[in-house]
Formats: sequence, structure tokens, C-alpha cells
Amino acid sequence: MQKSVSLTPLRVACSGCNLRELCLPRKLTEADLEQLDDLISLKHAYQRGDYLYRSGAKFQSLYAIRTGFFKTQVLHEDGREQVTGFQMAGEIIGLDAISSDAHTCDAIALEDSEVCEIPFSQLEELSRKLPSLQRHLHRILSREIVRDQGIMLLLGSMRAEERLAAFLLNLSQRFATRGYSPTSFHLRMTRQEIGSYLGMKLETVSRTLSHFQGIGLINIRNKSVELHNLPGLQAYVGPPPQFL
Amino acid sequence: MQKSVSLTPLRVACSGCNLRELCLPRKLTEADLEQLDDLISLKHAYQRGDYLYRSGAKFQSLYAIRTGFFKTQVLHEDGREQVTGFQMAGEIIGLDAISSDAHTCDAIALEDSEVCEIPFSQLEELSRKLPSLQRHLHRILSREIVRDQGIMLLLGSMRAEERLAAFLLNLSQRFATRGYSPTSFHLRMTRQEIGSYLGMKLETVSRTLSHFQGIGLINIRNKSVELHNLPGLQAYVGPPPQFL
DNA sequence: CAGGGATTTTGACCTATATCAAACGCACGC
DNA sequence: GCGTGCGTTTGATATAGGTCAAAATCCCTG
Repeated sequence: MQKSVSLTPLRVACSGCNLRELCLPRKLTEADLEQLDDLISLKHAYQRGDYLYRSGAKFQSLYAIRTGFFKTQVLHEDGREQVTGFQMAGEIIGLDAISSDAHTCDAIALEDSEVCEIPFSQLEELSRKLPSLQRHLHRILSREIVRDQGIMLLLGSMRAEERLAAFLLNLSQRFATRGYSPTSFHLRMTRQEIGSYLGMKLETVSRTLSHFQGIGLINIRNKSVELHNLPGLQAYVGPPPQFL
Repeated sequence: MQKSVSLTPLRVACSGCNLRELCLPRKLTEADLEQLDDLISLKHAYQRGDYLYRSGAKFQSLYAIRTGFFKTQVLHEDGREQVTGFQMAGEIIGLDAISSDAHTCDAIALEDSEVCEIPFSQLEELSRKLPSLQRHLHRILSREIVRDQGIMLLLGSMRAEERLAAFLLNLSQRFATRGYSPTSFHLRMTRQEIGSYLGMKLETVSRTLSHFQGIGLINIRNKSVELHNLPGLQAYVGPPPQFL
């Protein structure tokens, strides 16, 4: 049972939260973890549709999602909105707000959810004392940049089918990481929200999903999806037609 | 000459570089600035077309652009590429690499350029000692996330004309910040690269620029642009047709 | 200063996706 | 259990932008 030696501190650090993101894999002593634990002691519950924060609100804390599902969206003055991400358990939300001390997007619960509040100035203070925590925070910030670049690639150079295949595979992989089935899950978001995220209209999302179902790649009924052919979906994300 | 009191340390901190990004506005003592100065002592020159780093290369340092112009691009396996940004003097490049200790994109000089190398582990170490530097680093990372979200909005929900208008206005504003003309400048990148960045084909970029010229918004001859009507361009970025 | 490759412009045509519209179905509240 | 309304599917049509092609222009090298 050597493994549990490294698992135990994870639980300690997050007061029972399952927060892979903030739980450092090593190099933290029990005392360190206790400090981190104190920091993340505030917990909040949100119902479907609740705002975790709104664009323009003063920035105080990051939030680690304990359970549930959120979307983040930026609003253009004219009413257009762009969903910038779907966040699930273990992910950190609010990173965009550090730059200007104010939130730059809305975060809305897509299902009943719980989050741990992480007061940012305290996190900064602690991360000055714990190099390993500091490094982790930097990685989280940088990972978000890499994720965004991936979405830029998706939006800038992929076709609707490719985007949707990439989206389904991304969800699949994230569910798998959390111990859920990678091939059978519920979509928490509407076609409209998927479309906003992927830069397409809800009708196109619906049509494309139907198409995937038609060729046996997936089975979709309302919000529940089954991925029948992961390699088949992968093929869409890969080379475009002219390279096949 | 009170002003020069705050200006002087800036110069010290960057050994003559004009690096707004890393130069902290306050709260650093002379001694602090000297340490920062030591850190950023390595300088390198690149010619047009040179790679600052390549995707996959081990991450060691961030780079502060002293003079010149770079592009960053991510490559899809199949050969598709997406330009993820155009960086100019005073901007920090390489932030994406922190997450995995390896660069995730290529950075290529679009003109002869100079950069200051900032060894990251030393920057982390120093930022543990200087809260003000730590905060600044976090802001830089977060600002990149905000920028990327803006591009997601652009790619996901704007039309070609709107994207290009937004792009020109963004360049305009960044040149202005650096003391150059906001209405007359040289594009360092090709139509192809602009297109990649904005999710459109080079022909569409060219056509749209011609269109802007046709209606008197801009004058463009090859790489030199003059913006004749900033509010006119702004109007494109704003509300879409149905809201006008 | 001339030649040649790269970049840009412009035109004609085509296609992926948007738009508009209608029917359907699931979920929630009464 | 039964409307009622939001979300979804599907169809018909329109269009922004892509594709292909050719000419024009620029810029670098010899």
C-alpha cells in the first residue's frame, strides 16, 4: 500500500475536496498542507443557473470546483456572448481576474455545484513560502494559456465536424481522468452553449451530432451521449480531407 | 523633474531595455532592482525568420522583447498552423511553456529583433522574495489569459470585417502605447499570417483590406497602412448589423 | 539593374455554415 | 396527468467566405 502514502496528503490538503489541481503531488510537509488546508476552508454551494461571479466584480478569490459543472462566458457590449470554457470538478476558475483585479467573464453553474474559495492574496503569500506551491500555481496559469491556444487553433482552423469531434473527445478524456466513463456521459450544456464555445450555431451543432449518429460514431439522445467509436472521432480531429 | 524619479529605476531594472512589462512601477528598492537586473542580463539578437524557440524545446526562460516583432504559432500534426499572437517590444513571450516545462508553440522573428532572456527558475526564486514582482508575474500570466479569451470571442463570434477591424485597432493601440503613430504603421506580417491569426484565408484578408480602402477607412499599400477613420473601424467591432 | 520567386490582388465559382421556419419532444409546474 | 414552454431536430434557402486561377506587384539576389 505504498501508493496511499502519496494519496493521503491529497485528502488532507483539501479538506475532503477532490481537487487534483491544487493538491500538490509531493514536496509539501504535513505542516505545509495544514496551512493550505486553512486557506481553502471556505466552501459554497451553487444551484443550476447561479452565478459564481460576474464580469466586472472585484477579484478576491480563485475557486476550485469540488463538484458540479460551470461555464464561463465573455460578453460583448452588443449582446453577443462567447462561452470560453466548461469547467468541472478539480478545475480552478477565476484566473483571468488576476490581471486587473476584476473578473472579466461570468461563471455560471450548469448544475448544482460546490466550490472551494481560495483567497488569492493568501494564496500568493503562502506560495512565497512554498516553492512547490508557487510552481504549481504557475503551471495552472500556464496550462490555461495552453488550453486557450488549443481553442484558438480549433476556432481558427477547424471545420464544424472537426470542432465537435474534438469537443466530444475532450469531454471524454476529462471524464475518464475523473474516473467516469469516457464513452457515456451527460452533456450539462445546451446545443446553444456548445455552439457558442465552438463558434457555430446551435442548428449546426445539432445537425453535426445527428450526422455523427447517422454514421454510427455516437449515440445521442438529448443530453446523454455515448461514444461508440473513439478512433473514428479522433480521425476527424486529425488530418483534413486533402491530407487523407 | 519629479517624474524622472520613477523613471530612473525602470531603466536600471532592465539594463537599458524598454521593458514595460517586467519593470515594476513601484515598491522595489534599488537593491531589489539590481537583483532583477542581474537576472535579465542575457540578451540575444535574432534576424527575420529566426526561431526564438521551437515547439517541444525544453523550457528554461521567458523572453522579454526589447526591440522587433515576433509571431507565435501552434502546429497541428497534419501541417495546419495557427498563429496565436504577434508580439512587440515590451511583451513577454514563452508563458505557455511553464505548464509542461516544454514550449508548446514556435516563436519566430518577423523582423530583426532583440530579446532579454529571463531564466524562469531564477525569476520564481526572486519573486518569492519580492511580493511586488510576484504579483506582477501573476498579472502578466493572467493578462495573457484575458487576451486569449478576447481572441476566442473574435474567432468564435465575429465576421471577417469585424475581425480585421479589431486587428487593425489593436495594432494601432499597441503602437500608440509605445509612442509610435496609431494611424500609420508597417505590418510586419504577411496576409497569410494575418489570416491564420484571424481564422480567415489570405484572399479574404486582402479583399477585406481592399474593401476598407474602397470606403475610405484606411489606405493600404503592401505592408504600410494608414488608418484614416478610427471611429469608422471601431464601428465594425461594435454591434453587429441587426443591432445597428 | 535585371530576373525570379514570393506575396498580393482580383475575379469567377463553389461549399460549408448561417438563417429562417416549422414540427417535435422532453421536463417542469399546476 | 396534462398543458406549456424551452430546447432540439430537421428542412429549405441564402450567403459569407473558401477555393482555384491568373495577373500584378514587390523584393531579394546576383
